Amino acid sequence: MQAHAWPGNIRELRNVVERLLLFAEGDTITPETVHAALPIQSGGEPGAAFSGTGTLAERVDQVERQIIVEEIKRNNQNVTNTAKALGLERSHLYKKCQQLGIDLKDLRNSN
Amino acid sequence: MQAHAWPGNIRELRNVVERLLLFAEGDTITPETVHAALPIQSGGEPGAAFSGTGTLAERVDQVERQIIVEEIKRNNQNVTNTAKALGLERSHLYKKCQQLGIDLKDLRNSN
DNA sequence: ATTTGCAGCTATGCAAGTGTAT
DNA sequence: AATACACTTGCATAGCTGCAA
Repeated sequence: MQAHAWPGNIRELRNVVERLLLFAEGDTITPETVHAALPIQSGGEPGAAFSGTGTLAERVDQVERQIIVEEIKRNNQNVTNTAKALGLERSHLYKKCQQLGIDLKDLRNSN
Repeated sequence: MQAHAWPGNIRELRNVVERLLLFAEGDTITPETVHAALPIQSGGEPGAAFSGTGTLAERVDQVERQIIVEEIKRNNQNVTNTAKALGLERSHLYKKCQQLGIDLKDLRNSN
C-alpha cells in the first residue's frame, strides 16, 4: 500500500481498510486483496461534477480539493498568498494538500 | 447576539467577533456595534453559486450545507436514512445541522 | 529578502458511540 | 421505528513556531 500513490486522505484510507477486511476471505491479506479494495485508480482531476455519491466527507473533500487547486492557480502557484486568500495558515495549507493528494509540483509542471 | 438567529458555525462566529473588535472604536460594544459586525442578515437559503469569495472553511461549509439539505430532501426528511446515506452518525448529523444553521423543521414545512 | 517544504507542539473542535425521553 | 438532544472519549485538525534550502 505504501507503493501506491495515495490520492486521498485519512477518511478514505479508513474506507479502504474497512473494505480490505470485507474483501479478505481468509485470514491473510495479499497484495491482490489490497488491489481489489483500492478505489478507482484512474487518478487525475475528477473534474467538476462531484455527483451525488459517496459519504459527506468524501464529497466535501472533493470540493475542498477543487477550491484549493483553483486558488493555487489563481495565485500563480504562490503558496503563501494562496494561504492568505483562503484564510488559513501556510503550514496548514501544506498539510491539507498532502491529505487531499494535491501535488504542488504537478501543478507547477502542468501550467 | 443571543437574540440573533445564528446562521453559521463557530468559524463564522469567530469572524464576526473579530470584526466586532475592529468596528468597536471605544472600549464598549453596543448593540449597534454588534449589528454592524453581523454578516448579510438576509437569511434564507444562500442559493447555489457564490463562488470565489470567503475563506476556505466558509466555502466548504456552504457546500456542506447544500449537500446535506439536498440529501435530506432526497430522503424525504428522514434523518436516519440521510445519516446512513452520508455515512455519518445520526447524532452527528443533528450537530452538523445545528452548526451549519440547517433547520429541520423549516425543511419539513417548505416541502 | 522572500518563499518553500516540512517537523514538532498545543489546544480544541469534531465524530463516534451511548443513553434517554418522546 | 424515528426523533431530538445530552454526554463522554479519542483523534484529527488548525494554529503557531522554527528551520534548512
